[in-house]
Amino acid sequence: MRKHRGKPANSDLAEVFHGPMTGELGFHLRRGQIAAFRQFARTITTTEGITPGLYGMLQVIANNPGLSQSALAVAMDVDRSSIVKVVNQLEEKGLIVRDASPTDRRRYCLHMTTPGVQALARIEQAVLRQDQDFSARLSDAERGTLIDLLKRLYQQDSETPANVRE
Amino acid sequence: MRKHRGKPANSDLAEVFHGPMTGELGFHLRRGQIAAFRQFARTITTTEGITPGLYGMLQVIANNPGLSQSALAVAMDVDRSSIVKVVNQLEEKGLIVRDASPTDRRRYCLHMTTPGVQALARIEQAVLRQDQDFSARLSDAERGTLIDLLKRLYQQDSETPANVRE
DNA sequence: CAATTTTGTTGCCCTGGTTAACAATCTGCG
DNA sequence: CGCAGATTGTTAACCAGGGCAACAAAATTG
Repeated sequence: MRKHRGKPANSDLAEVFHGPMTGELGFHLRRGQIAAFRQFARTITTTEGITPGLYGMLQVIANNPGLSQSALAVAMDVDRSSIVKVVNQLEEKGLIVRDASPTDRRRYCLHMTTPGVQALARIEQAVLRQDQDFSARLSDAERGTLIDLLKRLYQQDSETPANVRE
Repeated sequence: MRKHRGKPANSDLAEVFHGPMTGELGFHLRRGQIAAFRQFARTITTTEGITPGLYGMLQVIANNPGLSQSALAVAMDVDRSSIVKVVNQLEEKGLIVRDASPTDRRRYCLHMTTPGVQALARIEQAVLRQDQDFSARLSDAERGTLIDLLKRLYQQDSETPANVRE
């Protein structure tokens, strides 16, 4: 949750100039992402205690049942050690379990719990609603165009564009 | 303990499913921003030691000479206390200077130094080049469309008057 | 079998942001 | 004028999220 402060009454600046950044794609991308994150925090994080990152993890676990922490790390493009803390959080919340692998005693098979499935279903509805609200100023066509352009942007960056299911 | 459905345990997955997130704007926005940040890091941060955040600060200071740290905080939408560390960094690099305000002995007037102006000019060129590279897969028209759509998205957020006095 | 790799974990560090407190200073108002 | 209240910059403590390095246990390879 974030608090928007009031502008100081004595601010000598009515408007701030951003220079050449107004023409930079990365600048607008960052601001857009921050705005999205903020709205997510206002709606989902405060009510469900789930951040965008945790929600992403949950979805990947739910849609790839039994995957290992290392596989999850690869999927989320973070270090293995970072996954541990996240999985701990989700397990403490009772949303997922670390099942023992029948074939590999080192590895865990991550699975949703029944409460986890229910919680995710509920959160997912809130996220979809929030996502629609967020893009309320865009027509459906514009929204689709935006998503398409974004995908073309970041797919160039990831060397494995095939592991995103359409 | 628990029975999971008949889905196979994904131990070695070549493909990761993201579920309904593939239809969520926020998901693609986040990935796009991460990709942009990553390329920025590869090109500018490694060579100039400047992160996207620092670059943004520099541009705002350069384009609004003499602004106070509080005004900068409002412009960057972060807390006053966060500004201190950033300004310290930029000052230690010799890029900016804290001038005393002639009218208010509490406040600093932030200004670029001459080396700072030169450095920013150089960095700016690199950023613009990198930004073009990043959007190389988009036509100029598509790039313009993308920026326009992003602006309409986040401008709605900055308009929400969450900063009403209580 | 031994050597190497994989998996999960921990510890430490960094970045970047927050809140709470605080002194110095300005401002408004009686 | 004088004083209560804001504002400015600062520090300290804290937290989230991630990287890196080391490590033991287990699997794999030769």
